[in-house]
Amino acid sequence: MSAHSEAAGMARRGDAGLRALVRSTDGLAGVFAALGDPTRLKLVAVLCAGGAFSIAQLTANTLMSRQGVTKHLQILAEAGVVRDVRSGRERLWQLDPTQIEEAKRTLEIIGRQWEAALGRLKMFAERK
Amino acid sequence: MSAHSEAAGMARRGDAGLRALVRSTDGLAGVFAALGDPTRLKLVAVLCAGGAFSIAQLTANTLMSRQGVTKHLQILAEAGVVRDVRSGRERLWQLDPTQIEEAKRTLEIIGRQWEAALGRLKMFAERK
DNA sequence: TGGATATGCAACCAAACAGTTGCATTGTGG
DNA sequence: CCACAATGCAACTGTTTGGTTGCATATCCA
Repeated sequence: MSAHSEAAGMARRGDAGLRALVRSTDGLAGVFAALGDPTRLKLVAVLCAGGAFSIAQLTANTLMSRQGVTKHLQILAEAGVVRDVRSGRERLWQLDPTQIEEAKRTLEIIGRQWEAALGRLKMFAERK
Repeated sequence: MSAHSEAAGMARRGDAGLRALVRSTDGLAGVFAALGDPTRLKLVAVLCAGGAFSIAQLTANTLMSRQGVTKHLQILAEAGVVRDVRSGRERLWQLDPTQIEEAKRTLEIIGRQWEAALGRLKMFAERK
């Protein structure tokens, strides 16, 4: 019980970043879930080089069917990680880095929060 | 086809970070997948405050059964995001930030890669 | 010791997912 | 206009996932 109330205290006095994190978990989880697949992560790795590629081009690098790649691209698009631009009969895909940037910021907040906790622990140990 | 070979060129002259990214996608995808669920992301948000909490304590904040939370913790543990320490009849969970740090570095690489591409594009436009 | 507390294990379920195949549709170029 | 190339749409399948319930086990404490 003491550990629990200590935890509640930590959460209560947590900075605004952490509270914002907790509030926006659902949207962020979508981004992480979109990145949480080897095929999709490789697609992102290709697209982050700056190009805009058609489905056929992106399929050529994989062992998967064209429709398989299409589905993965749709998942990435729903998470906002990727955008498509139609050009004639082709559909070109390119990265949209804003959501990835947001995800990165989240991981930074987590890391900072952790380091702050380490700092408090050290301070407590030295004060003892 | 010209776009394709241009893409291949970009990938070929991509820096070591990107190539390392592509090579380690499978391990990283596990971390992202572990973070890609609202419940798990909230668990991480709680644990990054530095505490070590029992399953019962972590369950108290959710609307889910204890076993549900247990499963999520196991998934996080398999991804290396979280560690457990046994203490008597309790099992305390705490964050292990190394994998999260790794994931953050990956997102940084993607972002830098994208900015480099923007830079090349701008340079090309001005040279024209 | 015995009861309450904290957890572990296993079976089970519905829904989502990853991937496929087959066929329809729509631009492009000669 | 016609053949081809790029994509869209839909149905189908095995597997994973998110979640539950029920019961077994272990530990603490009075």
